[in-house]
Formats: sequence, structure tokens, C-alpha cells
Amino acid sequence: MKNARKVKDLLYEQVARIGKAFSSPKRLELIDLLCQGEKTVQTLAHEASISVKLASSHLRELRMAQLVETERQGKNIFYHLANKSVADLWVQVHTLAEERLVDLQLALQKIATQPDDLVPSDRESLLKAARKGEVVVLDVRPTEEYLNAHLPFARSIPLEELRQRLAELPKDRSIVAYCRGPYCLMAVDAVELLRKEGYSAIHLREGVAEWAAVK
Amino acid sequence: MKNARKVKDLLYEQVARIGKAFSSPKRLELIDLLCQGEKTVQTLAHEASISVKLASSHLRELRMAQLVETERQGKNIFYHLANKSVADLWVQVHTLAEERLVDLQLALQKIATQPDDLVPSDRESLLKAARKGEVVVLDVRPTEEYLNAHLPFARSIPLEELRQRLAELPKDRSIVAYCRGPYCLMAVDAVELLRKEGYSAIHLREGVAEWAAVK
DNA sequence: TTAACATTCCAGCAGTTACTAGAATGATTG
DNA sequence: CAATCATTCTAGTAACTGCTGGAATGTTAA
Repeated sequence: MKNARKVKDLLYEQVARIGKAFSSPKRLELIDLLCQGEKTVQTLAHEASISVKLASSHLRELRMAQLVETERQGKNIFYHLANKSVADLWVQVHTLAEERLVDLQLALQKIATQPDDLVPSDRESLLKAARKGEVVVLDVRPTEEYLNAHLPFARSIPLEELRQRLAELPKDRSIVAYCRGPYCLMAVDAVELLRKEGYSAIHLREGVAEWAAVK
Repeated sequence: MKNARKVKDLLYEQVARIGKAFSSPKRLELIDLLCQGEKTVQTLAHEASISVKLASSHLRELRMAQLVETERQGKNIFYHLANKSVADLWVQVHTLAEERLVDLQLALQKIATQPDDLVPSDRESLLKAARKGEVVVLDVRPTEEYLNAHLPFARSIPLEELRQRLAELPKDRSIVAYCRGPYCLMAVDAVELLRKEGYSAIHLREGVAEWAAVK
């Protein structure tokens, strides 16, 4: 095989397109948001705190790396991940980052719910307790995201409505709140509110993407 | 939670360090090489066709992203992947790239062994056939890489020695040759040579990293 | 001490990236 | 038609990247 060098350069260059797509913080945030379901440019831009134009250009990068696809629905253009592998890759990338990067670990510790981040021991036992009704699994994301996908036995009360709807929750059982994932702070706020109001609340770091990712 | 934006920016920025490490073709090639086992800077630079200085600087990037670690052995400094997750991530990234990027698919088809890339149906049946001795699994990588890790039942004949050691291989059974992975061309050359010499040879795209990766 | 191995610092070059702003374009709905 | 949503183009800034070359530094083995 001659030209081996040229061929190899070409192959690795192609794979690097995926790496490049994952090399920008804002693009990662957009991918994370798209793990919650399809969204319009407006929504994505707003939730990532960037201009529509900048979101559009980042989404263009993601589209050129074939990681996302678009679908027109009336006046809106909805973006969604190209397939489940993209969400899985995002989960694996941020999991590896959490494993290896001390700075990230420290930052995550800081936002951990006080006094300590009561992580449910494991999925099996959480699932079991939720099935039996011993704990309430609470999805505090916007309703559309809940409708798109949610954890087993989860109930939906968006963070914005939580204060008004506290009465729906029982005080005699633990409430396990989750949101978009470890980098979303909605569940942190929810747990803080619930504890202030006398509930026994636990923060689940995982979101639907982490839950669904192949282990 | 106030300062939510700042916190999020910080978190995604940290994860992006991993993405950045995976965003350069040469760094990907270095990671791929390190999936075969620990190697010195000299070796890595030579096999990736770059200068020692450039290799050193790329390895520095990988080290700062905590993806690789070093170990001194006498005059040499050996690099190795920080843990298995790094190899798994490399496999997942290039697998996704092969799933999504048409250009990559085309490039891979071009180097596929003629007349067609006889891919063994699946791992189970290959393993079964190898165990029974119905096929010979042949590792054509350098001996050190074979010694570091190899596929079950594999025999080692480095590509360089293959021509002289043809007599060791049976003509009445299929020979399944593999090397470092889909972007390594050694197995392609081996299969070409074997077929010319009248052997029944099959090219296995997977290397040890792909074989070991969680599916 | 010398040689081999490896990193670092300097400087420079060409190219790319992230972001912003203004203006124009296109597609769709009402 | 007007309004909304979204993309694109241009243009500019600041910063970074990949790579090269030269020179210096440090570590280790013989």
C-alpha cells in the first residue's frame, strides 16, 4: 500500500471533524440541550444564552459534522440529534471529563446540594423504590421535555411551577429531583426549595441521556 | 442559583478540554497508536510521521487533558493512555464518524481489500472458529504490541516478517488478519500478500481497542 | 564526559475560530 | 402584504492552532 501516509491523514482528518464539533463549550451545551428533545434555534439560543445568529452558526457546524438534523415545522426549524449515538457520545465525553479533570470535579462539588449530594445508591434500587412508591421521582424540566422522554415513574412539575404546586408532593416520602443532567442547575434549585419547605429531597445528577446511555 | 450562567460556562468549558484533545487528526493518530500499548515519543513520532518536537507538543496537550500519562524507563519516556475509558472513547468517536460521515465511508471503501472486504460475520462465530482451529487469527503488528494485548487465539507474525515466515501458515484454512484497527493498513497489505501467495485471507477491521470496547 | 532522549522557550507563519454587528435573503404563516 | 423565523454574507477583532526552525535545558545511561 503506497500513499499510506496520505490515506491515513485523510482518515484521521475525517474523524477529527467529530472531535472538532465537540471542542467548543457552546456546541457541547447545544448538544446537551438537544439530548432533551428537538428544539428550535430560538429556544436553543435562549437556553444557551447566546444570540440566534451565533447559535445558528454553531448548529451549522454540528450539521456539517452530521451530528444534528433539521426539520421544518411551519415557521420554525427544529433541530434534533442525528441519532442516539450522538447522545451516547456526549454522555461518554462528559463522563470521562468528570473522571479525569480535577477542575471539573471541584466545580461540580461546589454546586452539589448542601449539606451533601445524596446520590441514590444505584439505578436498580431507585427504580425499585419508585415502582413501590417509596420515593417520588420528580422531573423539573419544562413539560415538553418531560413529554419527549422521562425517567421511569417520574412525575412532571416544571421548576417554574414548583412553588405553586408543592401541595401535590407528599412530605412523608423522599423526593428525587432530576433535570437535564449534571450541568443543569434546575434540580439543584428544586431540591433547595423543597428542603426549605420541609420536604426530604434528593438530587439525582443523571438526566434522560445519562439514563439511556449504554453502560 | 445565581451565577448559573458562569457556572455552566465553566462546566462546559472543562468538558470541551476533552473535545479539543480529540479535535486534531495527529492527536487522534497518537491516541490510536497508544491503544496498542505504551510507546516512546520517538516511536510515536516515527509512526505518525511527524517530528519528535511536534509529537512532544501534541502529547503535552493530551497530558494536560489528562488523557495520557508518562513513565520513565531509563533514557526513554513511555506514554500510555490514562485508562481504558480513553481507548473506549476513541473507539466510540471513530465508530460514530464511520456511521455518519460519507467521506469517511468512501475513503474506507477504497482501502477495503479487493475483491470485497470479507468481514467475519460476528465476534462469536469468529471466536468459535478460532477456538476450533478452523481459522487462523493472525496479528501482523510488531511483536511488542502483540505481547501487550492481542485477540483470543491470535498468532503473531509481524508484517515485516510475513514473507519469510509464510511456511508457518496453513493453506487449507482461512487466515483472518488484523492490525491496529480500521485506520491501520498493515492487515490490508498482509491480506494482499497472502492472497497472492495462494492463501485464503480475510481482513478483520477491528483491533484490540475495538475488540475490548464496551458495546 | 558524551550521547541519546525529551522537553521547553523563542520567534514566526499561515490558517482557523469565536464572537459581534449590520444588512440582505429566503421560507412560511396569517 | 406584513410579521416571524432562520440563514447567509460581509467585515472586523482578538485569540488560538498547527507547524517549523533554532537554541537551550534537563535526565539518564554508558
